Amino acid sequence: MTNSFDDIPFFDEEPAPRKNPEPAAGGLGIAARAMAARDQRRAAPDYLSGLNPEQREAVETLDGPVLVLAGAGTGKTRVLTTRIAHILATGRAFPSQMLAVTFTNKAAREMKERIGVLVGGAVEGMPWLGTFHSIGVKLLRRHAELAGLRSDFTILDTDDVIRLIKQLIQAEGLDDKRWPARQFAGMIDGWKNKGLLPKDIPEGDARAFANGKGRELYAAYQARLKSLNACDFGDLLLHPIAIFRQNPDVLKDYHDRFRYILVDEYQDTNTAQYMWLRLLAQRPKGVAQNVCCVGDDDQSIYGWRGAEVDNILRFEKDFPGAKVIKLERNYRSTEHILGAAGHLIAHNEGRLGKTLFTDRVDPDDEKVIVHAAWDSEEEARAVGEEIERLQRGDGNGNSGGKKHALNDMAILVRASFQMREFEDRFVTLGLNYRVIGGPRFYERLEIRDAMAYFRLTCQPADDLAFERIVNTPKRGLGDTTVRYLHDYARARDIPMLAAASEIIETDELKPKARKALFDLVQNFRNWQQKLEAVTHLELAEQILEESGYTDMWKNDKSAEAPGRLENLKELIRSMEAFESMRGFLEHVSLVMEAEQNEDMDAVSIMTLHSAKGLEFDTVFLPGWEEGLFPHQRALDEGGRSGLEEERRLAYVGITRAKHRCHIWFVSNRRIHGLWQSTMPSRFLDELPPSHVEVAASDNSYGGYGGRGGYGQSRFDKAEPFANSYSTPGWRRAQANRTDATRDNWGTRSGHAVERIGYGESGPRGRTIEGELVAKSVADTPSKFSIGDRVFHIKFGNGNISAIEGNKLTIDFDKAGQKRVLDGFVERV
DNA sequence: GATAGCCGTATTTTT
DNA sequence: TACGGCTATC
Repeated sequence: MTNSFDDIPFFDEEPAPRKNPEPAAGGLGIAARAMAARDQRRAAPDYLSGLNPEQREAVETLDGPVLVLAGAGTGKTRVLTTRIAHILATGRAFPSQMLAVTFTNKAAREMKERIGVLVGGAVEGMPWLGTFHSIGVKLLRRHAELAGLRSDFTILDTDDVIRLIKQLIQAEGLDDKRWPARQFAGMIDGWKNKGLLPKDIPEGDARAFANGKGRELYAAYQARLKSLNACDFGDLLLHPIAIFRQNPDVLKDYHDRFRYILVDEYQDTNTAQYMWLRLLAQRPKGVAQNVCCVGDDDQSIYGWRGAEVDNILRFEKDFPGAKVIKLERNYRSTEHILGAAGHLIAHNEGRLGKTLFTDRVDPDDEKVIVHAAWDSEEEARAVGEEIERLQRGDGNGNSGGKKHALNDMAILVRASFQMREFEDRFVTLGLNYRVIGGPRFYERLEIRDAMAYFRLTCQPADDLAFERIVNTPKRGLGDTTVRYLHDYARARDIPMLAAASEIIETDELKPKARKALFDLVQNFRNWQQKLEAVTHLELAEQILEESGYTDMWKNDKSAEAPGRLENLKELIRSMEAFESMRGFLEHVSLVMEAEQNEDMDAVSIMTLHSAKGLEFDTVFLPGWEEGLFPHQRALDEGGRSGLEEERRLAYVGITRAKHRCHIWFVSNRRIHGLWQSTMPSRFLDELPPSHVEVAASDNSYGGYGGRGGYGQSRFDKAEPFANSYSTPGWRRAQANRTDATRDNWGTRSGHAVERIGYGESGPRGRTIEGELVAKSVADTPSKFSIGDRVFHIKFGNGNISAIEGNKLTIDFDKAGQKRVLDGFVERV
């Protein structure tokens, strides 16, 4: 989509002379610059001391485009914040003249705090430091009319969007099962990430959905948003882009305002964000574009949601004369950790190429340790033991003696289903843990319902909110009534709440429905009036009471009802920090997060994705198996670049560790309820033996084998690997295992076992093979019959009690009833 | 109009 | 296995 930039207006005219009493912009006053240089020679300000030469260069190169390639743990945030402090301290710009964008609210918050420390608390004055989206909202509220919106537009979240699209699909007379709204929402999101409006989308894309009506549907969606006075997340970027393009005077205002632009995590920018940035960074010819982007191509892990690593790779082309500064001195990790991570990531092509190094040399530092476990249960158990050992400070290797806080440890998983096993284990152990990420507070059902009431009170035109709560709690306003309301509103081109208040004056509805609707409309009229009269906290409570919403949950006898009521209380509490209901709504739509309890000492469990930017003393990386990590789907859908992104994810995982990094893989994992045999991740193969150590069977292979009653078995033959997974013969060992795997299980009848070669796709022509894929082939007749006595390598002996295709339900003597693929059992 | 069971599906996630 | 969404039923 790079050619979409051809039509970005370029300003050739001279910049307007600055008449405001602001400090001289960079490059304007020679004398001023000379004086600054002199001052600098005299004494570098404190905030600069302690920076290494590269960091310092990144901070002090203020004129022109700068790309800072900041490897993991190289002090990226420090550079960014110091740079801002430096610009302020040297009088180059006022806080309000800097645009600083981040991706997450967390990053924005952290940056604000750290600048505050450096500058001394005056950061309130940085109005343009925030996420792409929050700055987008701010721009759009100022110029809403230029996008055909009112400045009090609502921001819809994914859930609203899907419901809306579903309506549109149905309105088109299409089958909403054949054309799922969720999928189309994803497509729209993808287009918007690329900066494409309905007219811009590729013909193929447009035809691929809804019997060729993709483009019309997208256009209809945009029209509907406008009539709802609403935006989705993508619009927060796209509308400003359109406004800038169509209103050069508006854009010029911002050009004059923003003397310095800073972008964090540049490798995560998508095309739309890039366009947005380009428009704002564009300067008249000959005037320096003071853009500073900070990022790390090796940590680009959001390609799947539209991030374009390319943006960072071609920065120098986009911003001619750009200075590229690499930060490679790592202050976080041991040399073993860096060595392992560096060797792994070197398998990727198409990188800008950095090698992290550290000065710290400590012979006591542990290597990265790779552990094998029999299955995911054992993996969780062993990780739990290791955590407890560290916590106690037992003498295990080099961590001996010292006690470690749980707060300093984290388990980073590829996919969230892996978390459960750890949680279960930690609950039985009584080990504190916290799950980071996961279902978020504002996404909970009861919170969304409550929010819908608040939204509708503030915004009577919010039809989505109306539809959400019109019959929640149940008040006898079912589909029929709602559809009638909907049609009526559409026909008159008025919001549904307005339609409702007209309809209750007529005899259209049955008395029962009419009464219910009348009460609802009255309630909203009442609440709207109170908006100015009472505090938003009181109002919020009243709304939830008077609507019957709290009663609904009080009368609900289910187990989760009390929790939901508690959440509602929490919601009201969290409103305290805001001045008005409107302010609160805005906050929630942009900041979909709620704070975690930081006080307790607990192990963190999270996905690799949400671990980016964090660091821990000890990191556990479970689940390094083919199919899970790299994830099969990333391979299938992303091919080669998918594999590289997975590898970057692995790199991110390892580089989170300061001192200890433990990697695990298992031989058996339950996937969708079926036990499957798994192979070690190819990434294990890509770790350098010099920095990695294979744990001697610290996991109890033998003992465990006995535990389940299936003791010595042919498994011992199939598993030469666990013990011989030792450094020099690593590859050979793996080859052995692959063969063993195939010999024992692979050639069974029935299910398909495929070997997939990655001949072309492997880095440097390397052949990656041995992908074991057990496909569900339901129509292949099983060679087993009900009642057969069979042996399973994990569960031992049992009798088949049911067969569905190649899936067997077996009553095992020791392990109880399990469902397994027929390839993993053998008749005895 | 409300509810019980059935079917299909199943990464990663911020805003 | 586990959940959500939809259909069929009362």
